Order: sequence, then C-alpha cells, then structure tokens
Amino acid sequence: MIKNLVIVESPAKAKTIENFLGKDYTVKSCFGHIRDLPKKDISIDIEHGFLPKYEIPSDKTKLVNDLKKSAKEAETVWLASDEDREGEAISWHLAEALKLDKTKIKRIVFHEITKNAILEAISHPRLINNDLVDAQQARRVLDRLVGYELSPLLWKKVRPSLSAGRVQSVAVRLIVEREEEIKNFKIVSFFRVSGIFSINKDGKTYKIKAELSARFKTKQEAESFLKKCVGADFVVRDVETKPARKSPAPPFTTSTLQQEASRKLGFSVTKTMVVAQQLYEDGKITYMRTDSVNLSKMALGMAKKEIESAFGASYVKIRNYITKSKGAQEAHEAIRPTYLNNNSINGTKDQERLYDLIWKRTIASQMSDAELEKTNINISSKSFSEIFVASGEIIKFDGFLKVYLESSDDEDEETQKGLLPPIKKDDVLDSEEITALERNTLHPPRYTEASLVKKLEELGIGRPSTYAPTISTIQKREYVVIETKEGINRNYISLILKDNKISESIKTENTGYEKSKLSPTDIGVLVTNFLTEHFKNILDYNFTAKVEKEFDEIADGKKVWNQVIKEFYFPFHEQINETTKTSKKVSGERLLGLDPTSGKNVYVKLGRFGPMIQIGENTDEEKPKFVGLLKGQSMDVITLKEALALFLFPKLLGKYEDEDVFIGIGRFGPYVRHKGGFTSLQKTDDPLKITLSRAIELIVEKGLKNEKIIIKEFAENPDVKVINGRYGPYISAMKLNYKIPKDKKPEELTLEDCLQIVSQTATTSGTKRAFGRKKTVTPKKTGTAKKTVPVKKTAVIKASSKATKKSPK
DNA sequence: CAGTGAGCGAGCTTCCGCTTGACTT
Repeated sequence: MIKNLVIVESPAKAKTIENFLGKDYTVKSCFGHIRDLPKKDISIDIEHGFLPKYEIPSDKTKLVNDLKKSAKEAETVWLASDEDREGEAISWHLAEALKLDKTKIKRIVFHEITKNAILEAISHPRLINNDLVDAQQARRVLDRLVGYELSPLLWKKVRPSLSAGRVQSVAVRLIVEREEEIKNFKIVSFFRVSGIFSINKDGKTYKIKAELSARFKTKQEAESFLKKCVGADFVVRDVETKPARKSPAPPFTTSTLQQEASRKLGFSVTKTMVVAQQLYEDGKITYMRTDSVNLSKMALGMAKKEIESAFGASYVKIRNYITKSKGAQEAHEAIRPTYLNNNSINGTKDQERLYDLIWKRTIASQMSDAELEKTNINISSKSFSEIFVASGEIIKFDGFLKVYLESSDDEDEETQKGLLPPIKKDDVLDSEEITALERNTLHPPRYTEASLVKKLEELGIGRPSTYAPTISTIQKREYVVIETKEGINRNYISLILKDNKISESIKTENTGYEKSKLSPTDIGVLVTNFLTEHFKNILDYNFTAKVEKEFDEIADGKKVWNQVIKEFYFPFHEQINETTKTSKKVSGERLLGLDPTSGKNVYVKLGRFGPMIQIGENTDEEKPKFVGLLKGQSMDVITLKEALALFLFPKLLGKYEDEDVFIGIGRFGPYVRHKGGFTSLQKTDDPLKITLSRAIELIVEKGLKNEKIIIKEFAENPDVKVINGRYGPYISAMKLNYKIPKDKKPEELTLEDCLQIVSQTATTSGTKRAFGRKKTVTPKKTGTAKKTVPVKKTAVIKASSKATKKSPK
C-alpha cells in the first residue's frame, strides 16, 4: 500500500529524493512528457479552438499504466515536476492521463535537491497553474503548426523529407548568413610596425618590445616611416600605470558548459551532454540541463569551506549571479559538483576531465577578484609624430585565477604581456630592430557547434535540452556540415630596419585554417533563401522572442492561448497557400556553358537526390545525361570544366588479377568496382586523381575486413555462424540472430554451444528474444498505418528486397 | 548499398521540449 506517491521527471532525482522522505513516500519518475501530439499528422483541431489531440506514445503506455496503478492506491499524489512551463504541463498531463482525483493532487516544486528544500516544498503544496499549462500548450501547438505546414511545403517545392521549424530554420540561417558574409568579405592588407628597443641601466641591458600606434595602408607608407626611423632618437615620453580587476565567470549552465568543454577539452556538444549525464546519474554533479547560474545555499557554504581550507579566507568571495539570458526559466540549479569537497573523481578520462572543469568553474565563481596592474610605456621621437607603445600587465593578487580562467572564442593573435623593465619617463632608448609586417584583415569566423549554441541562447532560441539535438538535426537534414577548412599559404611582405639598413623579403604564412566549423550545404542555402523570401516573419531572429512574450502573457493570465494562436495561424496559413500557388520549384539551376562534344547546355541544379550536373534539356527527345556532384563540390562555385570531368566516370583504371578495375560515382559517392564487387573510396581519396595501386589497396583492404566478419563457421551446419557485427559478436542461425551470453567467449563457441543458445532463446519468452532485421509489413487495407514488426521465429517470412529498403544507419 | 534525376501516383517524410534506455548487425 502506497501512502504518498511523489512523481518527478528524472529517475536519478527520484532515487535521491526517496532517501530524504522516508518510508511513507514512494517516489517514481515519469521520464519527462508522457503525452504528446501524434507524429503522423498535425493532430490539432483548427476549427475548434486549436484543440490538441494528445496521445500516450506506445513506448510510454507501460510506464503510464504503472503510474496509474500506484496513483490509485495512494492517498496523496504529489506532482513534483520542474517549476517551468514544460514542468507544469507535465503535471497537468499526469493529472489527466492518470485520471487523478482532484482532491488527491498536490503540486509541489523545488529548485535544488536537498532535504530542506524537499521538506519545505512538501509543506507548501499548491494547485496546478492552468495559465502556465496554457502557455505550454500554445508553445507546443505553435511549433507543430509551423513545423508541419512548412515542412510539406519544402517537400513540394524543394525536395522530399526536408524539414523546417521555429528553431532549426533560424539556426541554419545563422550559418548561411555567416557564410555569405565570408564570401563577400574583402580582405584588406595593411602594415603593422613593431620595434625592439634597449636601454642600459645599473650595468644591465633591458630589452622592450613596443608596437606602433598607427598602421600603414601601403608598402610605400611603411617604408617611408622606416626611413624616418633611421638614426632617430627614441625617448620614453611617459609611463602610465593603472590598477585593474578581473572577476570570475558565473557557474555553468548547459550552454556555457558546452562552450567551455568545446574550447578547453575539444568535446562536441553531444559528447559533453553524454558525459555530463553519466556524471549526473552517478550522483557526481547536479542536473546538466539548466539555464540557471544560481547555486544553493548549501553549495555556497561548501564552496566557502573548500576555498578557505585550500587557499585561505582572503580568496573567498561569495557571489550571487543573475541570469542574463533571454527566456531563462531557472527550474534547476547551475551545473555544479554535488559535493564540492571532492575536487576530483574516479571515472573514465572524459568524466574526470569534465568533472575537473565543473569543479574549477564552480569554485572559481565564489573566489575573489584578481587584482592586476596594467602599464603602458609610450615611446616617441622627434623624427615622427606616431608613438610606440609597450604594454605590460602584472598580477598583484591572483584570486580566482588560481583555479580557473574562462577561454574566449577570439582567435586574434595575443600580444605577450608580462612584467616590463624598470623604465622611467625621459629615458633614452636605442632601437635594435624595427619591422613592418604586411597583415591581412580576417573574415568573421565560421560557427563551431558551441559558438552556435551561444548565439542561439543569446537570441533566446531553443532550450538546454534541445541545443545538442538541434545541431544534430540540421546536419541530418544535410543543411550544414562540420568541416575542417585547411588554410591557404599566402605570401606577405616583411620590411626590417636593422643597423640603419632596410631589407625587404617575402615570407609565407598559412592563413584561414578553421577546425570543425559549420558551413552550409547547397540545400541549406536554397532552403534558407526560399524560407526567408516567403516566410520572413518566421525566419526573423526575433520571432521566438516575440512569441515568448505572448506566452508569458498567457502565463500571466492576460491573454487566452488559442486566441494568440488564432492571430498567428490564419495569416501564416495564408502565406502557405500563397506560396504553394505562386512559387516555382526551387532547383538553384545555373547554366554552366556548352558541352563541346554534344553542343548541348550544361546545367548544375538540385535534383531529387542532391546537387547534380545535367547535359541537355528535360524536353529533349533524347534523355539528358546526369551525374551527381562529389563531396566538397558546391553548386555555387563549380565550373564547366569540373562538371564535364564528372562525366568521364565510370573510368577504367587498369587490371588487377586479370579483371578490370573501374572508378565510378554512385548513390553513395565514389567507388571502386572490381569483379562485380564495390568498395567505397576513403574521404581522402580524390576520384579524379586516384591511381591503380591505391585502388588495389582499397580492394585488398575490403577483402581483409570481410574475412574478419565471420568469427566461426561450422562445416556440419552451414546455417550457423558466429559473426562480428557492428555492435559486437552475435550468432546467426537459420537467418535469425542471437545474443551471446556475457560469460561465453565468441571465438570458443562450439556448434553445440550455439545450438543451445538458440534453443534457450527460443523457449524463453519475455525478456530474451531472438532479434532480426525489422521488416515492414504492408497492411492489407489502405488507410491504416504501417507497422514495423520483428520477424517471428516460427513464421517463414521471405525477405523481399523492397521491404528492407530502409537500411539502418 | 552502388549507373537514380522526366512523369505517373501511392505512400512516406516533418515540429519543439521533457526524459532515458532499448535496439541495431
């Protein structure tokens, strides 16, 4: 018998809370939302006040039934989902789906998982806030309407299976526009002058590096300046010293954790979240999806104690940080170690490194400012009006810098700063060397995953739980790719004045190298241009901020949710209708020139399967010739020559083992064909330049790999094999696959062992079942949804090639 | 897995935000 049932969102949280509450309370988790709009269609009754048709997804029915049973037994059901819009809606859905008796419900909230906070919450229950629930419904319905009306339009006008939405389309737009800026960026070169000066004092020689305050546009100007420096006097005009302070960064939120883990550890945003989830489930850190910079009183107390004992009381400064980000809902604490006295943990390397980062950031956030002293030495001359400046910085008190300094995205070359020599006003300096180097202005940097998250957060677009998935989605849709751009070698002029002589030389530098940056694909550009042309309002960077304001008004009871949706929807739907009618299909078609052999037009355009080259017209009697673009080629810049080169495939390279070796370009990119077998080229292989010996290498490699796939075969029974699959070894018997028990070594299995495993799996119903490739079964009647069912062992189902066209990947 | 791209038409694709395992060959 359950007296009190407490429902929280996360199972890890449930476990912790149960310990605080004692045996009169049973704590269960609902694993986030338990109901949603079905995926198959729009599921909103537009005519009747935009009534959403919710359903419990199939993978949640078991869970909901279990909760329903417990709730029935319980005297009181405590709905303890998070205190934000989504959390309130989760409580409401629970009340509805579990058919809870209103008198049994108590809604409670807490922002930190401490005994006091929980007990405090229990003593102050409230009712479900229906205004807040309505605000969530408005959010949900708006996103569904936008997503499910824009996407089908793209299927018609651009390409099937594409998608658009309030968040993802703006994310892609940011990347497309940045690329456009880079394309239009005009590189300007200039000359930067710096000098090395020296002085003898008290028997010692001091050297000092200073940079000229002015820059020169041309070589002539730089050269004439250097000429003025020949034999010039250099005097210290003044020495400015001023104190400065640096404050620590606030504790981590999801977004700042992703940024710092990317800059300091090189993690992708997904990797950061996976590792953080592991730490959370181990009880090592607090919840990792949060937009709050707040720390609990208990955490502040622990931080104070920890800093005092490690560094002394002068290093402590307890601070209250205030969230600056737009639309923050602050249902949780900042991300911090659960126990701040653990300055390290035992775990995987990644876990240890991420924990270390979180620990340092949290501790530093409660430490004193660093105190600095900045010094500028200005050096002038009678021979010219410009000034050389040497800057130095010394740390008077390190404060938080003892443990942590936030990294920055800026890639500017940092000037070396440190202690300057003891130089005073009116000191006379000798010039050792003065150089003028040609520099170039840099285009704005492409986004990294993490800097895109930062930008989205600034715009108030997306939530902590969606940053990583959004970045995955726009890559899955092939709107953007993550690439490392190799820099280009560029020559630059160097002028050096030394021993009263000016020498000129040409040097080379590598510039423009960018690692793992986001850039748009042809499809990304076309879709973004299409959407910004016809749906300027949705693609507007402030669209989310605007609707969020309305959601807030709904939450405050000042507006009615479906009225807000109505005002948005009808004009939007009209835009959809209008565009459907008037807009042509988008193909990005561009005429490249004439094909010299046939005299026909050569076009580049977006086809059903991606960018392609077409020779001839669709209307021609003879079918046009087609070929897909290679990876790395873009519709935007491809030339006629490059396009025509693609039609040389499949190309005969030579012979290997008496059989022809061909290079071709297929559905999955460039390949080698030999003896009827296909092998994909590696990313680094250029199909236009590949040699026969490299192709043979690939064929041999593939052969070796295939040998390794089969671990064991049995002559007595060819139907049974032990195979090394993508997800580890398994047994294949009579076309069905079986897991190998953990205590058995795959390479030592005998035929008898295998058959025993097969028979045991077959007879044990429930948990252990044979698994096989999922087949899609077409229902007899139209109108019913397609179902995916695993192949049953008893039924003899022949695999038809059509049914397996969905390859898993 | 491997040479598609017109057009016919059925059937399918798609959103954002909460949460974790289950599952893949």
